[in-house]
Amino acid sequence: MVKELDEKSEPLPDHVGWRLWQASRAWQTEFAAAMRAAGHAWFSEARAGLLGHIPRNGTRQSALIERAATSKQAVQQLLDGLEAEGVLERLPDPRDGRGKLVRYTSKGLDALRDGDRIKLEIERGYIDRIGERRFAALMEALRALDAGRGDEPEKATHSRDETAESK
Amino acid sequence: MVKELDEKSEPLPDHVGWRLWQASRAWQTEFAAAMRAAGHAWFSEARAGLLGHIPRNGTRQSALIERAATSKQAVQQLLDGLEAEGVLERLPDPRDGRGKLVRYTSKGLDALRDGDRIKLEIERGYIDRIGERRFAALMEALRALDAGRGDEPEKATHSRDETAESK
DNA sequence: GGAATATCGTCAAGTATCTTGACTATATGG
DNA sequence: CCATATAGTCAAGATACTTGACGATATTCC
Repeated sequence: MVKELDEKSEPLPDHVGWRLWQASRAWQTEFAAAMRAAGHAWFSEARAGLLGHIPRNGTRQSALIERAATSKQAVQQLLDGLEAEGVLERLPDPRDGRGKLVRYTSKGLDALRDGDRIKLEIERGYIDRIGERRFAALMEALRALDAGRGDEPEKATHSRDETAESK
Repeated sequence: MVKELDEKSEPLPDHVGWRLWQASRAWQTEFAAAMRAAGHAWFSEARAGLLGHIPRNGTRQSALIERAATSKQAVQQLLDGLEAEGVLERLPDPRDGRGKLVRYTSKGLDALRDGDRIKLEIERGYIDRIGERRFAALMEALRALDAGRGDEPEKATHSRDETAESK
């Protein structure tokens, strides 16, 4: 068999960006597989990214667009798909004739519940793998990183209040 | 302007998957913007993901397919694009009439160099933001997470040796 | 009140990425 | 030689996202 030349000599990346990307993809793959296995065949990563910005009590489509870091057209297309799947529904905003309110259907809420459960299972697996201490350090670093983004210092409120759920 | 109703009440996600996703996207966005600003207009996240699997001395296309977690067709299409951009080139494998060798052009190597520089700059920014201690903890946790995947426990080698570079 | 302007959402077309399936060419093992 | 496996390609379709143009309602200013 071939042997010489480039058999070894392949130092794969080991910087923050790469590690974050790999870890993120691994999580998403695991989560999506579990969601589909739980019967939510409509689930996809892009859709999950959007749903993460929709609180359980719904939101206005325009507010959603502000939070998701994409164009309004991208958001709309994802919403179209989710609405067609029966996960969400759009209602006219009674206070603004132009606006629409987005909210979950019972099917959507079911999916959120399953998602919460799966999320906790994956998290437990992570803790088993690397230990509670490291896991806590990971979360703390990620939160600190996020808190220190664009907007001012805002050193407060990175407390770990009861915001433990949502999805 | 509108005011009451759902102005607050939106606890955004705060679990590992979400945090990893957000952090990963933030990094990629920052990196891609810097790469384009540095004159590498052909740069994209998908392409970066593939390039990360191509060592500086090149590789065989088949070996690349094994490492990247996608289909050979997806890899090929990305390679087609990168070759068309002049970043990579494909040569016939002298030891296997079926195979092709993939390697960087000088343009590609230039991009790698810029990428290394930008990567370090971003990392420095992160350290400024959250401190060296937290940053080190973040990297250690991410490495441990990766080490403890599919393959056995393998509790060794999560040392933080000098593998600080590559790309 | 009414026109200018801004905001909310939609429609339509194009690009990038990734998937599946079918196919050619070369290698390998009997 | 023949059967099978491997390396790569070709083609078609799905998903996610982008840009540009547009209609409808709100808001602002006169």
